[in-house]
Amino acid sequence: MSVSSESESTRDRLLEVAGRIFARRGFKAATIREICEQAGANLASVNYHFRDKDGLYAEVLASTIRRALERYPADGGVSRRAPVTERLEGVIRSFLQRTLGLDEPEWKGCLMARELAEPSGALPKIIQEVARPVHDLLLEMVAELAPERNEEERWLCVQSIIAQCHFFRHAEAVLEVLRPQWAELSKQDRIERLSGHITQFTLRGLGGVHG
Amino acid sequence: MSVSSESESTRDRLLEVAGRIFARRGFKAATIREICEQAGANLASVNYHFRDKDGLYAEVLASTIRRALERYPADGGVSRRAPVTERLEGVIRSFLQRTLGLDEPEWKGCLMARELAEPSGALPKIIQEVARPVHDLLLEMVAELAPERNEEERWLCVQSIIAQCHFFRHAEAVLEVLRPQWAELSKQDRIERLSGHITQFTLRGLGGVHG
DNA sequence: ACTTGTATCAAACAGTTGTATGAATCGTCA
DNA sequence: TGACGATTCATACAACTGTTTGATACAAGT
Repeated sequence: MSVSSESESTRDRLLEVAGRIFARRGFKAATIREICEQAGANLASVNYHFRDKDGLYAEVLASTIRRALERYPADGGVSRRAPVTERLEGVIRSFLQRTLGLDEPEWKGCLMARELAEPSGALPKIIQEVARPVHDLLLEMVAELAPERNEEERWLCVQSIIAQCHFFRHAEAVLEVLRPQWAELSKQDRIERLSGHITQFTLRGLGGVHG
Repeated sequence: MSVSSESESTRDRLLEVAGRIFARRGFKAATIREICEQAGANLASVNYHFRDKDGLYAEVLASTIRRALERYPADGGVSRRAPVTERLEGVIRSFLQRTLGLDEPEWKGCLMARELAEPSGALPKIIQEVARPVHDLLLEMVAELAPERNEEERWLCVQSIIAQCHFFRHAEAVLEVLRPQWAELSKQDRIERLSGHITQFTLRGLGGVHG
């Protein structure tokens, strides 16, 4: 009944289900029994396919990163020769797509957020493959938009951008209470409004646009 | 050896130690045995003083909120009649003090961050007592600073402020890797630079200050 | 038909978990 | 002193955890 698709291999079903459950419960509270049950697989299948629980988690994280980045690349698919404001919005929009999820199952961003709060040894991999590229891209853009500031100030500005992108995933539960109207919007709408707002707020914050 | 202070009551030591451990490991992964051991208390003492593990967690959260708010009130102790820029910086600085911790044990903000990602039934209490007041305060200030924007835009700006304040606690582990120099600063210094930066970035972002 | 490698299965294992119990200890006040 | 309530203690228990095992099924190749 809870088997997602008969045609997928046991291994794939385990990855899919495990991702959802790790995201919902956290690593420790997620149990292999529940994962196998929902995947319609035998209890021993996790150990067979992924050695142990840690192996499963690592593989879930790795495949999630891989697929998220190939669908929404760090630069948002915007050309390097486009105006900096467009490139900035590209990075922001792509970031939001990855964290808030659009057509990807929505637990993926949640997995990342959880990993940040509760590092599991897989954190260096995430930093290397996701955080670092985004960080460096933004640093270039900020240098272009606010060349008069010193290095630390520019770095702080980059953090302000990333902070805004992260927040709406991170505090979803609170936002629903404080502003119910927001939860009623479609994901598409939310991402659209957010990337617009964050880009504008940031451009003003950097002092490049008045308005 | 790991007993914090002999003069405190068992109940208080349990609260203190439990806070640290819940923050570090999360609710599920934290064990009563480890808590009692570090508190120099008997295994049964949690059940005696707090009924069960949930009772302990709820009490930890409640007392943490209470003490954090009485030391760092939502308005940062700035007079209601002070200029809005000063009031804004007050809210931001106080927020950072609560999350990044100054003289309070540093796990307290971490507890909150964890609660946001992994609500435990205690979330409504946090919203009611912490998030809501800060949210409303900021909403007033933004309305004052950017009266020309519509209600949703102002709300988004409030979220941008809160996002920046939260982020530096939330992504501590990543920041340490991406910018080791930052980790070398004292807490005092970090909070000082952050509240300055966030206030400036926000004031520009709101379009109230140019340059 | 026989072998081989892959995959699945039910069952059991040892370790850890939160909680309960009843005896022992302490402090306080009559 | 003696009694009583509050607290601490060692110990036990049942439930749940990740992992292992050995049997079994299946497909492909010879």
